[in-house]
Amino acid sequence: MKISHRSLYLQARDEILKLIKEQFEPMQKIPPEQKLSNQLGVSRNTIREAIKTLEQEGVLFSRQGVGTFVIASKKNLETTITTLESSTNIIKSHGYQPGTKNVKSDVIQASAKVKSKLTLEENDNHVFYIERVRTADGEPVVYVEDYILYKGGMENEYREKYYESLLEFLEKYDMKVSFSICTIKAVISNEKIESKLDLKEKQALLLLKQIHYSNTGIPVLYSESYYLSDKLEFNVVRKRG
Amino acid sequence: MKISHRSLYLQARDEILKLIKEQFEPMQKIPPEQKLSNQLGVSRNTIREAIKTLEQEGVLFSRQGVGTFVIASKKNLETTITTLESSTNIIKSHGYQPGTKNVKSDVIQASAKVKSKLTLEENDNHVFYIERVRTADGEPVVYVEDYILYKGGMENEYREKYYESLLEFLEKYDMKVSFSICTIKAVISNEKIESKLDLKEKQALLLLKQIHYSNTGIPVLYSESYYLSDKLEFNVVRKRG
DNA sequence: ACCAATTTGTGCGTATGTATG
DNA sequence: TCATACATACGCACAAATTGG
Repeated sequence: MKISHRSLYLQARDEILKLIKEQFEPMQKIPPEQKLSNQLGVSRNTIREAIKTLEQEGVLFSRQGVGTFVIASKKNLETTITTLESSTNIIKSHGYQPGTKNVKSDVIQASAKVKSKLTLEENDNHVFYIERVRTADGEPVVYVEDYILYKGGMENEYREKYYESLLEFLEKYDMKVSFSICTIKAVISNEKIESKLDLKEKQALLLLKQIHYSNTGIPVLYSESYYLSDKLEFNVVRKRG
Repeated sequence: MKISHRSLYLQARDEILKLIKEQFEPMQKIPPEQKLSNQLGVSRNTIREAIKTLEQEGVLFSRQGVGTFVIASKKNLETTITTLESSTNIIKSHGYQPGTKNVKSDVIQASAKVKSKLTLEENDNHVFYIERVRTADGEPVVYVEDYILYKGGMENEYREKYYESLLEFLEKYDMKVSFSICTIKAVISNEKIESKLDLKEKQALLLLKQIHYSNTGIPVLYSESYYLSDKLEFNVVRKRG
């Protein structure tokens, strides 16, 4: 008996994605649904669900009566903003060695803004605050401020075990993040950020403000990330409504 | 007889979306599939397809055995970066009156970069270039450079008819855009852009570099748009892979 | 202009799995 | 333990679009 069973159509998705990475270039046609159904030994409906998922992820697009085609290159696949990844993985997928600098963490009083983002109760004022600079091959690439829904003792656990990926850390506290709502802005660096990121002069930074939700729909983490966008790339497939 | 028949599940999607906008707040539970099936008079499968579509659009999320919940607010819905909209519509949905300034257009020799983006043949060097500043309530908000796959005489058609939305213009030439691949960057303004956007000092701008594809998968338009991101907001729902 | 083959799209019915209370 | 409700999966039939003969 399987404890956890990744659903069939997601397994099919993974298989098809593997096929694409191995065998197909952008704009090439992939095999018809019936063929994939036979090959992978699942129903055509399941294949269709898998393909639909990949379509939404911007990997494939289908034309009725013609076939299904690859959109994204391997590089694009790894930098899609619609896939929620830890900075660790974002840096890795760009081919850099991820690292961390200047970690600061504390249990603090939540500001009104943070309270509203995390929908805290009137009387609940504590959040676990983490501030980090992430590096790629030793160079600073992103400065992050995290505000986490506080659970007793988490600051000690964090400091003792030292977690590279915050998303993994949160899983220990029943706060597995399943999605985030992200606002994208461009901002100009201020003195604080320049010192954090070792910038010599004013720079444009990509600011991602994100509310992260658990699989039960509860906001568990609010974060503001300042990316040097010449080092790290973000892509998205946009479709007409 | 219907000429064009928007499919049943997409109609259902639209109905459900309407319901959400009218009646439901973020994180609220929507009625069960069976109920919606009865209400809208379509099969439960069709409802499921509609819901799945909205899930992939970042509007809903479902939890097995529990229900389906609203993620995005109305405001979020209208500013999702994954929906490809003309600048005209983006400005409108932020509640401003869209306008256009400083239009420049010409048939020009494509640079090597533009040629590669549009995958032009060796001997094909012509693109139709348009440069515009879009305004919101009269204030400049975005500067756009467009490079269009050239078709004979299109520059005259464009100048005569004056199209607000480029995407609509392209449809006249069998180049209906169905999706784009977009790279997101933050850049600092240079003198040229400052003069175009009437900026008094250096500013951070959101730069969207986009290759737009027709429904047959042919690149028809490459564009670079510089947004003042404090006026126009972009959101995205990011999901874990 | 037409037909046939291929391929994706739509829609239904049904059975079974899984989470919640 | 049971009922409810949502999720997953399969099979089938037919519609619609496209391509090529």
